[in-house]
Amino acid sequence: MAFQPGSTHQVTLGKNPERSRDHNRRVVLDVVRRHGSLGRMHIARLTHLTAQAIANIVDELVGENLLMETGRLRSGRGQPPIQFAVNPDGAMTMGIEMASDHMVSTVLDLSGQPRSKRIMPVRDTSPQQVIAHIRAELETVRAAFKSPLLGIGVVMPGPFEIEGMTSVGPTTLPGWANIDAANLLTEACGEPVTVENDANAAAVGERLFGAGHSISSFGMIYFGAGLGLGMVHDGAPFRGAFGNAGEIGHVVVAPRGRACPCGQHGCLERYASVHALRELLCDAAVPDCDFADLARLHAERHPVLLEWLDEAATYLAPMIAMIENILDPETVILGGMLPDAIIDELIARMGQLPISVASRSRRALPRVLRGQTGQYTAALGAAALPLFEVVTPKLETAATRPVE
Amino acid sequence: MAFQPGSTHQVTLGKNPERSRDHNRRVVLDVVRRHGSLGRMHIARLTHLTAQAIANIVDELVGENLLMETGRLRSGRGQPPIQFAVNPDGAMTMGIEMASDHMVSTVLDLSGQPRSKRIMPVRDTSPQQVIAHIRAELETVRAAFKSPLLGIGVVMPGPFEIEGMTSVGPTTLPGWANIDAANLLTEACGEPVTVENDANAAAVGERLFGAGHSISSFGMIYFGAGLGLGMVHDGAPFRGAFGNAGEIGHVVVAPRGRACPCGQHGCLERYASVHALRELLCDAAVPDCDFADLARLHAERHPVLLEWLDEAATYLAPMIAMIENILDPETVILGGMLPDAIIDELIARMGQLPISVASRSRRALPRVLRGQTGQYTAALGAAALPLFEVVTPKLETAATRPVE
DNA sequence: TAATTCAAGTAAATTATCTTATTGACAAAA
DNA sequence: TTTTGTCAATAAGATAATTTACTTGAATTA
Repeated sequence: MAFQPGSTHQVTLGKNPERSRDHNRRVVLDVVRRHGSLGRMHIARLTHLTAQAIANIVDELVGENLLMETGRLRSGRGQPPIQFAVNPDGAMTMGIEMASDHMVSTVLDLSGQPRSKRIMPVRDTSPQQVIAHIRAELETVRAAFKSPLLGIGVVMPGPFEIEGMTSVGPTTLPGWANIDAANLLTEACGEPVTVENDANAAAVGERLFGAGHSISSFGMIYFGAGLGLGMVHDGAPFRGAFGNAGEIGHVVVAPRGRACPCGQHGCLERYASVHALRELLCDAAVPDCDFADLARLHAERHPVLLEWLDEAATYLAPMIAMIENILDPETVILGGMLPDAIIDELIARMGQLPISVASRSRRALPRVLRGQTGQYTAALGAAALPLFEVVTPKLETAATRPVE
Repeated sequence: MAFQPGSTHQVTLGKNPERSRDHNRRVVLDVVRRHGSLGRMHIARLTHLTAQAIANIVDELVGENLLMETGRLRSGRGQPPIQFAVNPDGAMTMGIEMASDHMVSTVLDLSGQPRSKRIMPVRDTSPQQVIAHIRAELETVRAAFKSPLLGIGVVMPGPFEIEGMTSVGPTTLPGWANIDAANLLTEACGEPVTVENDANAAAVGERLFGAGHSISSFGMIYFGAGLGLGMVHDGAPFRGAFGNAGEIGHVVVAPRGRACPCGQHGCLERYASVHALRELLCDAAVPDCDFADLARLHAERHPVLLEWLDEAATYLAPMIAMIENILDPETVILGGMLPDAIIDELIARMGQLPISVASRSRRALPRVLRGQTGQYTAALGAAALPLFEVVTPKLETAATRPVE
């Protein structure tokens, strides 16, 4: 799926009965998942299919353990409908976050509950070694859980294949240039592997299980290895033509500002990123801060952290207005590897955001929200990717080239 | 279609045989349109449907005059396939561009050829008067052409419903705030009406008939009433949650720069727009330049125009890099109400664009292209909108609210 | 308490659409 | 001329939806 060259002609596939059924199964799963639990008639009304068609599909899904009964709902007149919900034990997905020196592994059940979280140090991040690590983890997970595996989501640092940006700084893996990671890993693991950048994975995670649950279009600013923008549009992640959409870390926000490994000066990432914060703290003789340290420093109102907050808010606010003007999302979610309290204060410090198309007075949502935060956020988002692939209805396409 | 509140839950519709057929018809029309002409077998391979299914659909479409035979292709062995192409006379669409003092009307045939272009002065742009004008135009067009009408595309100035941005400057129509224009006009005309901003309409026009013909994801910077960004992503226009995506005209690019009617200072639109150019020329005692005047001034290398070119290029280049970083399009197309030569020189003057995710060395396309230009560009794009609605396969959705 | 009403579930026949043979037509290559 | 590869058209089969009629269950009403 990943890295489709946008330049080949993509032709939408025609529907035959089999593909219709697949589509309808996805639609039913999606609508049930989003509503928690539903009766058959209700599903029929929502999907504009007949009750009979829904009955058949629900039976099939129950037979595959993807849906389960949750009792009858007593409401109003008529026969109380049998409610169905997604069966958490019906399937699981695995999420892997690859970083330059470690690897995070998570397992999610169908309802989005984490079943396992693990961080492992990794020395060699060459393709061979990464494959070996993932396969080992896959065996461990298979042994520990009996649910069938839907797929594996992998988060790797981007951007991909950009001169002057690749192989730069701490955010890229050596040996992965010009490699179709998704295909390679799918072959090697024998399971469908989806590869994304951390911000988009986090955004999909928010969409399925977090603040974006009922929001179909939002931007997600993600504090990970660098600073990324994930986007969900009409319920689907927005990847751009080459999978590099949302690469806002290296936008110049301060001309003649701090030097950046990418060769430019004053990149946003030099100010508003965890890496920049750690550097500042290091310079102030507070080296090697982990997640808990940051929370503590914030509680203590450490001046360096407050200074970083101020600077980050200053540069982030116009970027958020810019994102709003270009994408017109329902809201912008901030999340990532920072404690809740720090994100909250960052949002508070942005205060009066610049005018943008989002400056409506009767907004349903605030312009900026906090999303999931923590060390596992990206890996949990990664695990949400296969779920999204399997559960969400979409237009299937095929490239022209092979046939023409 | 337009102005769906993004916050209501959109549920994807299930597919039944009827909706499958509709989908497949769109897929066939789309693939034939994009390839010019194709044989049945070729279509079958591209769409992953069987020859028989395609034969039925093609027969149906020929019966409705949407496709037509274009003779047999003599190629290689075997029975030479009968080629089919979109029948230009099979249907037509109407495009309307509403401005504060005039209205542009265009008619396009199914192949995208303009059949009629007209500019009319308009004094009153209240909803009632606009409806009256469009209905009158509709009757004229119906009388002049016999092809069935697919729909009407209307371009109106945006952004919509934004405080501090609406009812500002020369770019908005009074009396249209808080009105669902698409629904209102659809009711009043008895034909499906699609409403878009000028940039997106132009982008759809490029996608169907222009530079974007074989590009499925691109950004389009449009010089219209203001400066707009249109986007086509995976072949579909990107509207954002509230239809205001791409509103880049009022992004501040020069802090403490020229004052803007929107209340800010240094908005991009104050430098890189036709309006700004006309103001500069007016100050230099060259008032009331029309399209031809601009072409002439450019040929004469008028210093004011050259100065504008320089300034516009300076402010536009970083914006293009920003757009690339956020959206990762295949290319960015520049078009609108400026002569080709001026757009070409503008592109040339941007020269070395800032580094972005688009800075790949082996690009299939240049980072910036020129699109359609001229006085009718927006209205032609508007006429492309209904065509897009009818011809392009898509995921149909319905809002949850009415049922739940 | 019993009849009525509304809504949900079930199971058949029916319909629409795609798929799978099978056969014939046509033209280039052997 | 025969063979071969491709397109076209016909008929029969398969899939998944709809339609229609009936059953089940609970709340309302007389």
